[in-house]
Amino acid sequence: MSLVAKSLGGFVNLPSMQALTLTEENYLKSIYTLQHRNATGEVSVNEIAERMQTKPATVTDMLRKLSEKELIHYEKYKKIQLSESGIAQALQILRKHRLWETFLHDKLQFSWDEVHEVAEQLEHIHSKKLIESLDAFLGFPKYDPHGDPIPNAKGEMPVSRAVTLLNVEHDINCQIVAVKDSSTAFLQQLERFGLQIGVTLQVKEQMAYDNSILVQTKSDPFFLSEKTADNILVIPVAEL
Amino acid sequence: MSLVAKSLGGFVNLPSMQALTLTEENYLKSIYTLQHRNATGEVSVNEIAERMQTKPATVTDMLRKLSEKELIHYEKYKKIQLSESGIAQALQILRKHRLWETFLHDKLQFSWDEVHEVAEQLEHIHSKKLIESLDAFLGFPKYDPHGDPIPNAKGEMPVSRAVTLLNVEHDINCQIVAVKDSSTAFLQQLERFGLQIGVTLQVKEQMAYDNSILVQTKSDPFFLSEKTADNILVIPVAEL
DNA sequence: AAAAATAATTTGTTTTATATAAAATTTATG
DNA sequence: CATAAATTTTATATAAAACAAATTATTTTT
Repeated sequence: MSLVAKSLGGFVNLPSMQALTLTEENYLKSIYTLQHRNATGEVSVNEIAERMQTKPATVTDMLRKLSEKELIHYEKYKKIQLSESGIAQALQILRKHRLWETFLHDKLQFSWDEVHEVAEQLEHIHSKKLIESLDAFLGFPKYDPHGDPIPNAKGEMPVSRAVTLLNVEHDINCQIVAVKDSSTAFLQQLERFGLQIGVTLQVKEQMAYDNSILVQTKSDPFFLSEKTADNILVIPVAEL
Repeated sequence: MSLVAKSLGGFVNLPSMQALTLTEENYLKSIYTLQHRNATGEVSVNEIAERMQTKPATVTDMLRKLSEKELIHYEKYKKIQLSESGIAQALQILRKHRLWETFLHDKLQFSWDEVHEVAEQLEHIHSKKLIESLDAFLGFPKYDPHGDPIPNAKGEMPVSRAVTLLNVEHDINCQIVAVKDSSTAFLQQLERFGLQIGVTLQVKEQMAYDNSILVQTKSDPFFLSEKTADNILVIPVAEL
């Protein structure tokens, strides 16, 4: 039975909150991600199970725990949402993950596709002072090496007006600012195309048959599959 | 039942070695430290139990596990020593701990007495590339902010010819290079005396009654207790 | 609206890591 | 050598995470 005072106005983000286990933190991260990918803003048990590489029964059990800690809104057989403090926690973890990725890339010369794995470990280090100092040391970066926005200390996420290569207007200059997929396989494929954060390009046309797109960079034009194009985020820029 | 091939010439420091748990790593670190503090180079179950804040029965159980992994030389009821691969592991953990302390102090402006706690977490991050890059980023430091030597990538420890303030010759210039005790209480007491790594001083005399010593720095002379003096390491230097 | 399919939960176990008290055993000491 | 001290064994305990099988709820199909 919790002795913690009832939250004020729904806010439970008290400093006295007990530390989460590594697995709990990973669940929050997964739910956050799925929630944002889903449009409805809600997540199912099966989705979580698949993402966490586990079975639904295990997920249900964890949801009960997260619910007891008031990190999610949960009713049996209903869809799941993060609570306000759950979102706050998830954003802190995301913040740590992306700051560490930035550190590894900017300071230790890790390549784009090497940062993720190590950041998965570093994101679970608990020290407020550490992460705020790291942020300052890095110059308060707004985006990580993948172009993903880094929540600030208050958990505010910089907005991005990025769109995928599938949705961007044709024949206008745009610059790659982020990728939706951070898997090694994807990042390495991008390297084969000479694509990375900061590269500018134009989408010339889209094939009606398979939705692949023709892309023009500094070098010769080439085709990207629908799947690949959908995972590349760009913003319009003035100059090529 | 282990399927790992028998070790060659006692060396089991294979790269394929399974990762240790956090607790196992902490045991190795403790045994390493006790072993070096003990002169005999051997460690007892009770000592370990006290240092790890646990009971002897728990220690015995862990020793069995560490022995199975060939990290210690262990026979029932006998004293304990790290094996060669145990030493190698301990040195790697010590290396990580001290490199992270250096990072926190040099790059993130953590004070002397703040670095230890966070480094205790960071030392358990597993990534060879991370630690070698960090080492390079820091300029391959030989000593951490407490003045303790940092093992290099091969596990070689820089030798230190430091002696404690109790043993140093009187009336010669010497410089503080390390402390034996890293507790917050001790470090904070040193601050009260204006003492830290790099400070130069002379030991003027030792009281026969309580072994306290009279110390001369740039400011007024003052007394240090035997206990405090024994935890401060210095090397002789040319200039005051 | 009933039947079938799908999704989620409960129940009963399992595993792993760590820890303990109490009893038994070995070693050390006076 | 008798006793004290140290260590080990035995028998449990707990917590976190996981899963299979059975059950229950919800959704979809007919």
